[in-house]
Amino acid sequence: MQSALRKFKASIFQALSHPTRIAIIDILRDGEISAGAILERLEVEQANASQHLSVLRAHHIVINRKEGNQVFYSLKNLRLVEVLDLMRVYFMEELNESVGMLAEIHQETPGVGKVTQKE
Amino acid sequence: MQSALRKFKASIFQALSHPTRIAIIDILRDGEISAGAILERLEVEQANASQHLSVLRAHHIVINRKEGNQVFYSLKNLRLVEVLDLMRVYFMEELNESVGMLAEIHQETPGVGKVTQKE
DNA sequence: TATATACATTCGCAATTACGAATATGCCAT
DNA sequence: ATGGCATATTCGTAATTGCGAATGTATATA
Repeated sequence: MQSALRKFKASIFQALSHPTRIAIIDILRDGEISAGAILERLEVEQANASQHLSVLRAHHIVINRKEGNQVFYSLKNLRLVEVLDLMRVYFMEELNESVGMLAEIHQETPGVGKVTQKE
Repeated sequence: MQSALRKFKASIFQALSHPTRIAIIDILRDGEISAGAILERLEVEQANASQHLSVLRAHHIVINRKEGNQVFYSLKNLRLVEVLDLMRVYFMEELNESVGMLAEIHQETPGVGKVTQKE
């Protein structure tokens, strides 16, 4: 079965393909944190955050630990952070090269001038 | 607009989140190649391959060049290959750590033993 | 001009995903 | 036991994605 690996890769990309899930992973860069604290930093409904955490759990991107009332999440494999950092370089190169891509892809108002490094 | 970058990142991951598109990118590692030659290496319908190429084009992951009858595709930014190579390390670590993940995620028959490096 | 070749696009339709509302579960305190 | 938190799950629905069949569009060749 030659394509099983590609299916797996695709499923990981799928798990990363939502802005809220990217945001969650960014939050987890700082280390373990409770689901409630994650929710505070996201502007989404509680159920929605929980659903996205569920996706990340299903793909073993995060792990969780129960402590009394709460559930603490953390990244399972820190190598993913390396990947995302390298990806950031790619993103910046692409954004600088063709300003307006965001608009093209997401039908937003196109910006003017180069994109800077700060997030 | 703080989340525009994350939307963009998510949209790139979205573009990478299909096994056929991963396969196309792998083929393009060897350099420029015609749409027809890509099709030969994929076990999908012509229209389907063209649709996947369209997605990769829309996200500026590939570029194309017309020459007479044919269309030649290539990767737009080779840094993406670096990202995918690093991702491969991540994939392998994850696959080795928990064999059976493929089965869990994709409801396939679980394999036995460690996954080896060869594709 | 007609026909073929290479590729892209459109059109249903089935499957998947995303979301909020509602509900459930488990743990703590009273 | 009862009620309150923290979190997860289920449900209905709207939106998006993936696919093959059919069709469209260039370009080349006869």
